[in-house]
Amino acid sequence: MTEEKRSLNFIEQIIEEDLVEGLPQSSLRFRFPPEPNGYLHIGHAASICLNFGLGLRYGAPVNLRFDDTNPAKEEQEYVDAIMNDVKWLGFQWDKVLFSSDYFQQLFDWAVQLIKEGKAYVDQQSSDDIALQKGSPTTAGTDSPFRNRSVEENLSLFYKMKDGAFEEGSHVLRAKIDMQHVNMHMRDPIMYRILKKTHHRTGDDWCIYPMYDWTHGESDYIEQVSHSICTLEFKSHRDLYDWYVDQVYDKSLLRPKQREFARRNLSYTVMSKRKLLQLVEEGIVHGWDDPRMPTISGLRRRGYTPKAIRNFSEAAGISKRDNVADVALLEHCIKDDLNQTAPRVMAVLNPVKVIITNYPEESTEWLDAENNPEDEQAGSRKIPFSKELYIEREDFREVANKKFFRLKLGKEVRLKNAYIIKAESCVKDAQGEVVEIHCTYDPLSRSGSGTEESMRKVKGTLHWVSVAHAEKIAVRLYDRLFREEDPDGHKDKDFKEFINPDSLTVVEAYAEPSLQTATVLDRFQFQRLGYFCVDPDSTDTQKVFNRTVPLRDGWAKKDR
RNA sequence: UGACCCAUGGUGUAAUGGUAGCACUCCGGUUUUUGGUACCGUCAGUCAAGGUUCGAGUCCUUGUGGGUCAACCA
Repeated sequence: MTEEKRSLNFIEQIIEEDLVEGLPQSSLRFRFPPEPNGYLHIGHAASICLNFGLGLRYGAPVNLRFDDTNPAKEEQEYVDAIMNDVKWLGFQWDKVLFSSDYFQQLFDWAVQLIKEGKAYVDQQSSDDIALQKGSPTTAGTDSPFRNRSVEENLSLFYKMKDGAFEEGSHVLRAKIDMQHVNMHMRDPIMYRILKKTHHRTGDDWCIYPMYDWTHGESDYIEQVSHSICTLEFKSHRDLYDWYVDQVYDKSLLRPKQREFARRNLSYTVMSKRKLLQLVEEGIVHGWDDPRMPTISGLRRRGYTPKAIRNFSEAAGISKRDNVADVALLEHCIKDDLNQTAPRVMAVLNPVKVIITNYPEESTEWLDAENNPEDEQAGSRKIPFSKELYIEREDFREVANKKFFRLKLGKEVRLKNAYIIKAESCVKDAQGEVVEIHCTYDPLSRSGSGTEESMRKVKGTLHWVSVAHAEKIAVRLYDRLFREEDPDGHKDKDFKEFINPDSLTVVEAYAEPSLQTATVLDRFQFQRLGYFCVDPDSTDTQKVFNRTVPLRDGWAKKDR
């Protein structure tokens, strides 16, 4: 159907070509390779959806591989969080693997390279090594230690491994070409000494392999057919291939690295460093703050896995720099929640309505459908009584014809209830309306089938019975930045664009059915937006996060 | 003063060398007991100049613009 007609992205085209050229489909294998040094964000979701999506499309296994070669930055906490996020997004990996599982194999291969004269131990300072690297436009120069004997290199490398040297004193380098046009090929470092405890291998090792030496070999060990990474690794590809070729056995599959453009999002930042800054400086309240573009933040905000997957699909992938419009992400969550979120009524900025001709002590439990988009969703009862809250901005003493809401002398429909007419209002000393006195039409009850209940009135308002209202706290989130591309200004710091009003907390009243809501339950507060129960909720008060407001056609006209 | 990558409406993404399409946004309208949803519609694009070709968004050349590459990070 539509899925089958969908055009292929460039990665899929590469795979299709490989298949045509004879790669058996059963050899297809992918991997998602995060470093466990932080939390996943919506950019990672692009990679996750791409790799696991390919797995689904081709019936191929996808590994979750932690690229854990730098014990200084990595922690078990991140491993757990990443697994949780990938699972939450709805994907199943074939195996969970760790680059650290391959440390011994990597070491053995390094010894082999030394024996073949393709690697050497350098004992210069990192500054000296950097100097000799040259620049993109000037060639590098050979290290004075480049031509040590195999025996000496071997002995030194074993000593490195045995902890005989201090951090920074020795490294193992691949002997490639200091004049190479690609700087990554100028005798890249394969191993450095790091006397740190690794979250998995403990103190077994004090030398750790670098990314380039590890990544391609890990792909090869796992027989990953297509190793997909982001564009900034393009220039690493020569090295990736060189390393793989040193150990490549022609009876096995030779993995292939391909690169796609990072997915950026408008009105936010995505780099780990900047996100960390937001957390550490208290601009947000943690990595899972609902304003963060992290998976955990989006989850807490009320996003669904499906919405994020749909967003990834809709945004697509390519090789050019891009900034996806956050409006697309918002469209995806509204689209999903419109079909699935139960409708309820809550009043965020209340003003009291008194139905003067309604019996004093009476309460009626009225029927309300849970979701007009889903017949299976059924209905619930909501209490109606003499005193109600409505939204303050739904009343004006006088207004023009465009204002469909409550105004003196005019009627509106109370959703799922009666038609009321505003007769008068009471104001306080400041002239602020504190009570609106209305009359209701007793025959107009929704669903009663009477002629009066069928009457068409232009406006329909949401409301909550004062006596039955559940007091809730509501966190209204807005975009964290006021600038579409906060990163995109060379002369300005991204923090200059922070939106000071990205969070507003209000006390609100909700219908009593919300008493049974539990953490992460999502609702549509009718006419307002989608909201989700925050983990900060207590037995005495529930906290709701606004995921996204509903489209507001009136707000535009009213300007 | 190098190498490599990229360039399609405001945004994102398509188009065996053969009618530039789709989605989001914006704007307008229809329906509506949510000014929501749904539906319909409008505006809007191949970076430039040459070349190859019956025919170029696509191939070639040059230019322009953007990006990447010099961590004992990944």
